[in-house]
Amino acid sequence: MRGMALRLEGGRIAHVEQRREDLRAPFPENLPARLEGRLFTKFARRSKYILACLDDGNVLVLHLGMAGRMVLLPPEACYTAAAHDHLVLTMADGTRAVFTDPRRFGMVLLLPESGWQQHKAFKDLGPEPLEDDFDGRALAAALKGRKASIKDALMNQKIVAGLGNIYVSEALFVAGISPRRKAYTVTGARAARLAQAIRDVLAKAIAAGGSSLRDYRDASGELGYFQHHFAVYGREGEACPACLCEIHKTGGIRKIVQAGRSTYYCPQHQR
DNA sequence: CTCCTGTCCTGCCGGC
DNA sequence: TGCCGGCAGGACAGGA
Repeated sequence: MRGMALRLEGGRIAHVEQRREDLRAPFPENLPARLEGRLFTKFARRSKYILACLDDGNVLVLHLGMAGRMVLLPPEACYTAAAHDHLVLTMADGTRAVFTDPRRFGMVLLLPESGWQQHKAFKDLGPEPLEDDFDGRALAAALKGRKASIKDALMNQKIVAGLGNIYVSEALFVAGISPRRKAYTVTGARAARLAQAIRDVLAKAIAAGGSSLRDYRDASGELGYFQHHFAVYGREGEACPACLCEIHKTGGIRKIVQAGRSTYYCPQHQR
């Protein structure tokens, strides 16, 4: 994504094809007309949203949902829109940027650069784990008084921004904390470990280009990023990587459901 | 207010 | 072999 952003920065949008009316929500009114002729000035990220700043003072906001992708096609590539290609931006140099999302869980917004933070998608978001001020102290403060499980608390975007179901399981594993533990009991050194684990897991995920569903395949039939392997997620019954030889004692990685979502953890390693 | 459940959408997978 | 129910993800609404 970062490489893609660098290639688009400074580029001018020549033409926009919007191929349906909505995803989870309707596309912004007159989106193509409002994008055509605009320059991408810079790209940023907040939580799971991509922010593409334009030269007219607006920001194009993209959320890829779970199966969504942005695909960059060089000018010489021949292109025929596929079923789930919803937005096709043709740049002035002929490069195409295609927003494709088979499950239509994605989101596209067009907001003023001066006030995008006020939009409901952003106004209650908690801290960015990769910012300098995110540490064990800040995390413990956010968890104070929370009677829900630490798993549920980390899924709450008001407490920490940008974690989803997969990375919550992974971060709790790295920190050695049980997903069933009450959120308010995560304090002190334990909170510090968790904050660091969240940072590590997120940084690695971003470096790897994110994850995707195991069933996702791209246009050429290649498997998606799900080959990026997880320590516990999706590994019910397998040996815990932290207590390798103990599977006969522990039963390996366990799967439970919390707030309607699967959680994977090792009851031996995570307390 | 907090917590938790159901909904949206599609494609894959397992079971019959 | 083919069909179909169940499941997965993130955001959000609404109920307890």
